Amino acid sequence: MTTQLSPQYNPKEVEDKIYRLWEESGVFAPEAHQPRADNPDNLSKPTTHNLQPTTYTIVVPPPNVTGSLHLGHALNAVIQDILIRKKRMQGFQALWLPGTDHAGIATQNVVEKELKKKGTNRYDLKQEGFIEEVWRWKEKYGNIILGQFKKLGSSMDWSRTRFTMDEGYQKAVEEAFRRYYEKGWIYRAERVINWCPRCQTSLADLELEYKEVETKLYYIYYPIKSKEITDAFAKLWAPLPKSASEALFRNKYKFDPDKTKHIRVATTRPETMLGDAAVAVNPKDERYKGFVGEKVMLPIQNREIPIVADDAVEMEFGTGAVKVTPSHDLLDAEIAERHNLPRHTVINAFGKMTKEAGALCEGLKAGECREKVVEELKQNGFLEKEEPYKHNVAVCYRCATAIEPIPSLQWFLKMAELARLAIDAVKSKKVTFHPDRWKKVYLDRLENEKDWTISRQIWWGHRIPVWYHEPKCVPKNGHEDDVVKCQELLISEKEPKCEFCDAKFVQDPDVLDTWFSSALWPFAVMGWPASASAENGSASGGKATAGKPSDLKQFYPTQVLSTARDIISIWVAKMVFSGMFFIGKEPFSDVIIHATILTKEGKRMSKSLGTGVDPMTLIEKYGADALRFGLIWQAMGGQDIRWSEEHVVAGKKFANKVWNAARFVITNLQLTTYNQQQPVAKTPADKEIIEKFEKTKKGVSADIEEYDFGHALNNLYDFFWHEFCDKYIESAKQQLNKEDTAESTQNVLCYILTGSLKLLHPFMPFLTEEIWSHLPAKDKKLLIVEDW
RNA sequence: GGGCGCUUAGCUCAGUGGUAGAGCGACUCGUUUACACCGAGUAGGCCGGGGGUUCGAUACCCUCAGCGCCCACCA
Repeated sequence: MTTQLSPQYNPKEVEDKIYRLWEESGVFAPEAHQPRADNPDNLSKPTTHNLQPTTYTIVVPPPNVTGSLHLGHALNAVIQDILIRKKRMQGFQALWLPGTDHAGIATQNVVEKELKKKGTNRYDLKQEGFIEEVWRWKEKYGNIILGQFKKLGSSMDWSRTRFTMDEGYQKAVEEAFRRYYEKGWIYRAERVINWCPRCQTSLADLELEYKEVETKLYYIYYPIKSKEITDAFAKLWAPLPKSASEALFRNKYKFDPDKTKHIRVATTRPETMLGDAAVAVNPKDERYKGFVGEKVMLPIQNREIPIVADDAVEMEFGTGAVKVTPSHDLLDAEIAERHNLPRHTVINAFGKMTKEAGALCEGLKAGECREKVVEELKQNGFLEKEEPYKHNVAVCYRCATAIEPIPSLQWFLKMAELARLAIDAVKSKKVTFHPDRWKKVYLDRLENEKDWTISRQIWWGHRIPVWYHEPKCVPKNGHEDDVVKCQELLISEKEPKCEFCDAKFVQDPDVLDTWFSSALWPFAVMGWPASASAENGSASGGKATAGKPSDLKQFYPTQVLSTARDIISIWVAKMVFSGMFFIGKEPFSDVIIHATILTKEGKRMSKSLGTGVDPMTLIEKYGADALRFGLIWQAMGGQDIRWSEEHVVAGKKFANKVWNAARFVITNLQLTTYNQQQPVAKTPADKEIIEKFEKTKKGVSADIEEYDFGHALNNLYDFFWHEFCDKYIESAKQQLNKEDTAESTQNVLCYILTGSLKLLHPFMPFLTEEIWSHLPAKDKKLLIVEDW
């Protein structure tokens, strides 16, 4: 039977079969394994988590439900799988917990596109109907990526699969919001935020992209206030109606910069001048020493505004004087705050000019208003010149619409103390980065953390659990105290009831930023908050959608978070402070920042540019083990990878080499039983291969412990191919023919093969498990749970 | 503008204070009973430029150049 092995390894015949075997035998669940108290790793390398030294946990960074697996995901999954498989073989109760993220804006956009194809839109469906539609979409397409993880061989415990919007998770989010609120860290305020007029939502800084745009820089005269100017302005821009003489004046008047004291400002967005609150100059700027404190008259608006001094102004740019529009520019908003300037909101959420913009422009789109304003300024000589100008404009990362900064009522989370928690966890080495240099990126960012805008004006996501009492309460018993009480907002998942009247409560229409829920991932997936109070009961039971009750106690904190570097501040830091704040323990001790996979030209892979590579195609072509090999082979030292398919080819060849070496050993094995103890060396070749194997085993184990997967694989490859196959097997052919060494050689062959298969298993699990199944041994376990 | 990283064989990348390595590719030879997805060989590199430390530098320091990524976003 063993002689029927084909001379070529065929992954297609093996992979699905083996994966089914693993799934059906339940080995992915940590409960399937008895913890080994004598595990050498437990004794020699106690983790900081002494409560459960026999568990080893990784929670997968949840991919977006809209996503399909790309090479970055694949690399990340393989890294985690290697760690989990090794620890499982070493006798740990290894848990790798899978799940997906609801990905607010991304998912909403995908479903909106689908709707558009059907000739409808979300407004037709209304909020409830749309959300139902998204759920339907999610049920249909949301688990594709999890299936792709399986194809890769990921040994995740599928019974614990979670989703950031499943039933239990909703509770976690509400609980988190409530606790922050009670702490006084959540507040609502009007702030200038990045607003996408198309998506009708606020965007975080990290959700912006920048596009270079050719535009114009307009130089405008703002005259210093004087009797003459105020008189002129009164005739030019006094409120309607204008008299005939004023109209005449208006037609005739030209501003003369040589005769009138003025300050010049440069702007790319003249329409926003309608909302100007000041002109700012740098306090060090000699040119404007005498100007600070003076008043200028704002053309068109006929409004007096001050000249202020602020460090944020660059002297070199434009004229060195900047118009300050607190409502429509983030930097200006900051300047306005420092100088206590009023806000004039002239652009609304739809990108149209408001009433406050004045009669000239009200109702126009911002772009139309610009032309109008420029024309108006030209008419009376207030526009000095326009220059062509290239600069970066912030656009929405989903729809590429230009961002309109506008003031808007948003929910915020105070970050001062939370950022401190996240900083301390890393500085005190409770959380360690690998490679170490990413620590700096993390800390630098946190030191400058601003309050977090947690509300988003979209429909798909966790609804903000705040309810407003509307209309005003008319208490049944008429006590004033009660009015005050029931006007407070309430934090609740479900609609609350007023104790004092029959009025309805209205829930805040916004949803939370997706990262608000992602931040809770490491413990929310373990059943928090319900599990936080649960006894350490039986490990089974409990619905998957709520997390198993004892998981938090047993598997938190986790050991490793492996992720890409671009979400260090947006996600990793948030998980750390969430874990510290809600649970009192860091969510993971080691953060692996894996290599970023670039194109061969060293550019970012991008689906839209067609430079992405689909891992599924590679699996189809070369097999999952070959892909895993190719990924890890290239991921050396945490450096970025310029993707090269050659190494997947090398992986395929190596798989075939291992397959054939095993075929040779198996066909030459007359032994029906063997133990896995180190055999006695009878020849120099025996001695050498055994020594080299022991060295390789040590090296590979150590490399994996240090997350140096590329080196581990290189060593293994080198040992197996060049030492075992090229040298020892060749010697063995002779030794097998000699009576006195025949049996001992079989023992050595068997020992090295089985040992190598174990070391290789975390890297190439399908191949090695398949070979293992052909070994002629009794009482064999599955390789996945064999002793390392 | 700030930060980080990279620059070694044709390509993708390791590496070490003391005469340069792997995989793939190229070339030569080999149909020896695991594997031609193989074996035995060969060629190919002033280790980005310049300076310094050192008996000695690809490696350590400085500097320049090119490339890449992240952060900021200058009206």
